[in-house]
Amino acid sequence: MGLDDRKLAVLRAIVEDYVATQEPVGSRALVERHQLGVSPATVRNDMAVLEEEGYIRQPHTSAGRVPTDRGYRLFVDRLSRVKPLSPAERRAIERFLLGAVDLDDVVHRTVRLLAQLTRQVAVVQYPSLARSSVRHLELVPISTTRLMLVMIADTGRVEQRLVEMPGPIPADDVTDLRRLVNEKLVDTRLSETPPLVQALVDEVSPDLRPAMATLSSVLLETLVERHEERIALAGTANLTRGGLLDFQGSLRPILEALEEEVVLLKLIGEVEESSMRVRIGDENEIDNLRAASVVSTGYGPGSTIVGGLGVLGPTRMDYPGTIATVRAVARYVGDLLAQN
Amino acid sequence: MGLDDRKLAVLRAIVEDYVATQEPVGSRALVERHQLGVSPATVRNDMAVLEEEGYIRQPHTSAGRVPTDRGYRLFVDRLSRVKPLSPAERRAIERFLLGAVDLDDVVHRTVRLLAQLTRQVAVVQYPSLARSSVRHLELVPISTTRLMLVMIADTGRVEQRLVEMPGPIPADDVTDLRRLVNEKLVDTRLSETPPLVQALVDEVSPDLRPAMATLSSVLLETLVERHEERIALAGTANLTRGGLLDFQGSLRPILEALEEEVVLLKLIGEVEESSMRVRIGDENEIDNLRAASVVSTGYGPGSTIVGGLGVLGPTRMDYPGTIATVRAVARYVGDLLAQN
DNA sequence: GACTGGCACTCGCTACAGTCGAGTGCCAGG
DNA sequence: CCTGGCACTCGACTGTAGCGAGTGCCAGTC
Repeated sequence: MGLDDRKLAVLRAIVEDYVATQEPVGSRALVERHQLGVSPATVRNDMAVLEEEGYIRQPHTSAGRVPTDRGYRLFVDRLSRVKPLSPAERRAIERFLLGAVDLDDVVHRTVRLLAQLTRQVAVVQYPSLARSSVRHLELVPISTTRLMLVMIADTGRVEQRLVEMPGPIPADDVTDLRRLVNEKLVDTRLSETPPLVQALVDEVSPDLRPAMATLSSVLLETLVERHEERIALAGTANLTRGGLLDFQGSLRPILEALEEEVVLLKLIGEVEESSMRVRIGDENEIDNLRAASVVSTGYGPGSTIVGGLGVLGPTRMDYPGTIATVRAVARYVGDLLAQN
Repeated sequence: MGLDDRKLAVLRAIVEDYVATQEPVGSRALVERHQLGVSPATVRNDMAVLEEEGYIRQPHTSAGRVPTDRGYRLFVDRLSRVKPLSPAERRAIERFLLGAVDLDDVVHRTVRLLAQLTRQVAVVQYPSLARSSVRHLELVPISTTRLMLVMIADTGRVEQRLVEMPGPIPADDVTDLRRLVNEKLVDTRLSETPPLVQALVDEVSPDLRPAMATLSSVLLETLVERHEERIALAGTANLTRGGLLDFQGSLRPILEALEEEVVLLKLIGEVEESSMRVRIGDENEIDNLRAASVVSTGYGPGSTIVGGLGVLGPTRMDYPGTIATVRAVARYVGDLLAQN
């Protein structure tokens, strides 16, 4: 039952070799490539134990061993040190993110950078509105009965929505409405806003009430309930790396999952603390992703978290490298946000 | 050299059967499934001619025939009638697009709808800024030295950009700047704007000049030159339909192409009149897409065009059906935009 | 008791030969 | 000009055989 140090070393060697070569690794190859100091036969015995415990398995009777999800888990938890990034990588990150002018720009650059560095599919969540505060609300008249509502959040998020008013609305009224919503909502967290928004209707003079009613319902609906969350994606072409051996032959389920915002949010949006999260194969709740692994973390200015980011790839991935990259990128993005 | 009616009928039959079954079609099967009124031997002779002319080819010596890109082209140009949509489909389109509240919403719904109806990859370009006029420009103070510039276009497009001012800027100045840019730019086409924007600097009092200078350079850079164009994409999972037989075995180049905004724009953005455009296999300028076909068209309110939309699929696609769907969706979206 | 060398065994992979059949091209006759 | 017939091609499939990587087990050694 107990796994002594050598057995763990064997497991580590198997994972490393398999990740590098993509081929089942046998006992002979193992002793040749790693300084284990024992013979193949001994390694075979250790392998038998590791297999019995469910950390590795044989695709075919006469083939080498391949790590199982459980094996990768053990590897990640106990056998790997996070690789420090090379200075070149650090510089690449800085250079890439430095020119960003905009939240949009930051997110797009980040997601492409992540995809490029990890050579996997990258996902970046925009700063969540639920974790943002209102910085400013703007009302712009579009026609006599239409307003454009623009909300700017402290995280840099900007959301707009067309509002169809119940009747013509004079410029003075727009000014009043603008002043009022700003007075009441600026600096509040959007997640705590609903009661405040509902109360707005009672604050206005009777003739403005219908206008404020639609306005507040739009605010609630759009900014709190609906597409609240935004997501950027890049690097789907990386899924074809490893030529269909990964993902048990079909990209279908993966691509389908990546098209669903809800799924993506589940993947990287559920971050509470800034800790790194690694989900390997079967550990994924989403059925379509049972053949994939996800490495994700939260990011934000300083130690607060405003959103999540991460990458998705085959279970057979370079975990130490990926984890290091994801962590580093998240940190840089956080610093960038802190400057604003 | 001349292709008589029967030969054309044979070509049509080959295309239809191949599209339906995905398998090379032989002379026997052809006379059985289509009422051609002649024997297989005759069909074989016709096939020989069609092959000589480059409209069909044999994957292997002892296999049936498969249309070439040139064959599809002839089919599309002369042999197919556009299928009218079924009432059910029309209803689906209407239902799907009716609830849209927003340009963003319209575009997202449209792209998903297109992907779903055609079962292919759908691409929708947001209304091009170059084809839009300025409806309103808003300046929102974010901090003492930062403004958020929001531009609302007549097409519904909304763009925002953070502007870092050269120095602190008092509220009155913001008001002045706002009034001025609106005065000069509202109702002008953005494509014709650059000289106007440059002239702005000379219109202001000397103390506002530095502020206006950065503002106008940001306007130029962001709204005219840079990410000017936006694109929505859906249905990439549909690429895996037809199990790797389409796209000669590798999705790689396709997925890569779809990640490049520039490429997508080239695909669907180059629409002048509202005519339907069909590019088949080799006709595509983009090398990565030589194994695919693209059906695209312009859309916009009434007969003007503000952007493009279309789908991408295997050369072996149902052209009449796809063309009909793309056209219908474009028309509905145009109508929707006309209402605003 | 732990490790090792040796050995028999398993089984996927590749190569090769043989068969089958869909489909073709061609030709002679209607 | 069309058709039926016929010889031919060649890919797909099947079965067999040999190879070799890799294993599990066992007896022997330190």
